[in-house]
Amino acid sequence: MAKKTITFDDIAQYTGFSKTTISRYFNRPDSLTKKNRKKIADALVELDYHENKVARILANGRTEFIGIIVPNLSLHYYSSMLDAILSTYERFGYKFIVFSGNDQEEMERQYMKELFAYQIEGLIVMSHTIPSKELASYDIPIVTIEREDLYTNSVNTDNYLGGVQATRILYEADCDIYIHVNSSLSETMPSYGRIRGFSDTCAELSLEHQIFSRELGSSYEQMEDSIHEFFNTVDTLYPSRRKGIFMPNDTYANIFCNLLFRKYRTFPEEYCVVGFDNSPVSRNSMIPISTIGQQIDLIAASAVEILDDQIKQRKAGTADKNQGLIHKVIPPVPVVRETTKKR
Amino acid sequence: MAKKTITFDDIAQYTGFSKTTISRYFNRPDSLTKKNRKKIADALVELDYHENKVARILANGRTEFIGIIVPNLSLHYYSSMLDAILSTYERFGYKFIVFSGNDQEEMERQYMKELFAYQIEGLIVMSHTIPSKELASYDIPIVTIEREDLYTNSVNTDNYLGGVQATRILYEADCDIYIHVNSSLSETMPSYGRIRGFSDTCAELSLEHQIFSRELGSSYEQMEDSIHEFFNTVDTLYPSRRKGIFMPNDTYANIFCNLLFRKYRTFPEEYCVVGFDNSPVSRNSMIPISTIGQQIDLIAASAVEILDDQIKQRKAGTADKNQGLIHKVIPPVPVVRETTKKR
DNA sequence: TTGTACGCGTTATCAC
DNA sequence: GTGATAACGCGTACAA
Repeated sequence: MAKKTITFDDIAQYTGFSKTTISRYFNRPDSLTKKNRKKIADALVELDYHENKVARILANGRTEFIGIIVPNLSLHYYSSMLDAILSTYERFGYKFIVFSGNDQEEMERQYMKELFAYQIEGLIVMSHTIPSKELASYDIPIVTIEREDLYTNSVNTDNYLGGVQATRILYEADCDIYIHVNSSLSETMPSYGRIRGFSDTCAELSLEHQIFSRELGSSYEQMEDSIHEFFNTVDTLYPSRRKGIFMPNDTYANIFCNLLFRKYRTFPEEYCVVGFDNSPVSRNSMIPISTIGQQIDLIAASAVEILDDQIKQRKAGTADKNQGLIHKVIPPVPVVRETTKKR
Repeated sequence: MAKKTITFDDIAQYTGFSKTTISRYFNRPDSLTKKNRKKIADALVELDYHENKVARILANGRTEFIGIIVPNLSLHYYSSMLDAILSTYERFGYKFIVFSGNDQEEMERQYMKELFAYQIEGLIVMSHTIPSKELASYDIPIVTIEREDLYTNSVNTDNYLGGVQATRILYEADCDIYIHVNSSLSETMPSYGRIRGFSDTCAELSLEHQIFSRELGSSYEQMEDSIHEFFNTVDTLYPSRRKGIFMPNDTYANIFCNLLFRKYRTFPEEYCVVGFDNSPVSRNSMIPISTIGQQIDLIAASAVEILDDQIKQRKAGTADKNQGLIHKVIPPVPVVRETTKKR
């Protein structure tokens, strides 16, 4: 009934060649005569052959798998990054086995075990739960993206520059006082750099500024509440002064802008707002929000490129175990919209 | 130097058992004595053994791979669906190889070829490019989600019910005229049902209603333009009547609401708006938008469950080739927010 | 240019 | 309860 799977043996029999020749047809076609190639090509169609890469893996060790662990896909940042990573298939040919972590550390270890069992050649980690030191202990090329990366290769946005850019956008709009809110980040988090970028730039330009450090919460309701409180504070603290607000991301910026609207029925001259990420919410907002965009495609491509290099080095036996870590940094891109108009 | 990989052979040597016993340790542990199990367990730790599922695949044929093809991950609907599918790992144990299609038909065929080469056991297709008839021609369990599904198993939202629910929300808010815009959908698209749900409900309740059918574009700018034009039409066509607007999705609904604000500086009594998808934009909007939510988790779980059933049937040889297609339908959930207040 | 023979790491089938 | 042996499908020295 169900014809058994067609293998090289079948093709060999059918064409009169040996298995080896069939194998070579796929791997080094030029080592066959054009005529014989045609003969085999015909046989493939005739027998309806489908290649089996699993067998190839067992024979030559190369899976062309890269594992990916993301924290979740509900945040646009992660899903667009994943999209960009998947798109590198056309350039590098790697196939991606994807897991979504959801902050469960033990579960993520289980994911890693599965990935290793399938002989992945490299791993991209975007989730934050497993320390980079532990990641580094696995004997496999790893790149982390926008997370603690003390012991791993990484690709990150130049967050410091992002902070600088955000501050400069506000500066161009000529505010009286400059304000940044953020949750109290660990200094090992790449995004910590934004805070430094902000305060350094303010200092450099001699701008009156203030940093509000407070937990902003994780659920949308919590975020709304904390931003609301922040808004009330700022609004009463600096009346009739033009306030330049640098929010930690676009979602917060949007909530803030909504509060402005509710109170003032328009986007008031007294405020300028800059977000971060250039996510859809920043341009879906009633007044499109100025923001700092990350170069997602570039980050993704760099991550896979680093892995690809290391994978090739391993294959060639050139793996300088002690060559030091790669920490690639990608500049962000300012996106000026309506919330930072000159006065 | 680099210790070669530890295999069953090594463990067998180390423990004095045979390869077979080691294999059984993993697959039918109860067939060993407790003492011997312990002995092997210790050896595994001692030798730092890591399982190799690729070899297992070659031997028993089960990859536990499911392939996924999404059109993109920038739309929240797709990324949250993917997230939900990945989360079924805990329940079913399947690993997912993911491709993002980007509407390139030939590229998607290439993806499918790769997936088959890796011996996937099932396939979930969310992209729209390849006709279901072609999909069905591949000899593998397939489930499609929210796309043309004439020849494949599928899981879809009950779009008709969604249309009914949206209309009823507007009806509860007591509008004078009911309006639905949509691009001219093919009747084979599941979402076509929403249009029917809308008009049937209007007819049933004897509501004055109108359907605007026009291309809404794919880029955000195009969308803005076409919604703007639609807004102008509606706003001038039915002055001083309370208009109940059912938009095809939340992004459109948000654009529409923004236009309302710009013109009226508030959300006017003259309008009610319902979106579709319950995506973040619907609650990030200045006035949280009423919408129809799809049960993403349920859809995802159902899709994997159907695949799992069919995969098991195949393994058991119970595959009734002609048992007919499964078209599972999941009811949506109305989410009433601020844009459909009673007057 | 082509073929032979063996290895990759596991599971399945029998036997004991 | 355990072991020997043959698959699984392909790659690759080495030989011809």
